[in-house]
Amino acid sequence: MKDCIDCAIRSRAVQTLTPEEFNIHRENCAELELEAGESIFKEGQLSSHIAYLKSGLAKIHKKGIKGTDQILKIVKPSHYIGLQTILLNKVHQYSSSVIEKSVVCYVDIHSFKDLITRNANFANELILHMCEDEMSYFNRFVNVHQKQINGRLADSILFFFDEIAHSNKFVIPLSRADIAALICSTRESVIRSLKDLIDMGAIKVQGKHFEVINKELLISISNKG
DNA sequence: GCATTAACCACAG
DNA sequence: CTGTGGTTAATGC
Repeated sequence: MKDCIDCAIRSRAVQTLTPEEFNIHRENCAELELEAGESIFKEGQLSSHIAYLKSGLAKIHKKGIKGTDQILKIVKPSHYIGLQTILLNKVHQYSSSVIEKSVVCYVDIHSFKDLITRNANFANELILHMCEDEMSYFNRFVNVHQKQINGRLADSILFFFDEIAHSNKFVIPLSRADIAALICSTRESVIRSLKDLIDMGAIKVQGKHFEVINKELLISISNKG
């Protein structure tokens, strides 16, 4: 069993804990390695644990009316998933799955609550985390509703380029249908829009392998909407 | 009206 | 699952 003591990417919240509190925390953690496509938790399940993504990538998705899930956000490492359920609900209101091989830490919800009441700095960091989360949702909301599909797609490609990848070439581990679910569109429109961006000379695409050719162009497409 | 945009559908690889 | 083409509905000029 892995131990929190060895964890190289402790969250900022956990870094505020005293040794005694840290011991409480590490006794209520379990680290799991998940393969691409495996679920972290599912909408409708009891929320006994929250998740902390240590490595890999995850998506947060929620069932819609039409059967297909809507992707609410892509989660990067060193971020929590499911914090809302701590105080809000006993049942998960959305699902989360990893989209590439990932390492996830499950933290018992009761010990987490306990630490919030014990340590104000810990709580503070969690609030900060949730504020950042909410701002990202605000921005996405405006973008998705005001931009046309090329702008939305450019946005998402720039997200993976700026925040996930650290080179011009990178993999977006999502199917075309998943990209559509992320930018509120359809598989067909994503394919057409990708072709547009390729024809404009902004990107190159081979399957899930993307290469940014002209970042300025992508940004201008994103800004123009 | 006419053009643009994007969803829906069917079908092929 | 991915890509293509045709059709269709909504919206803007």
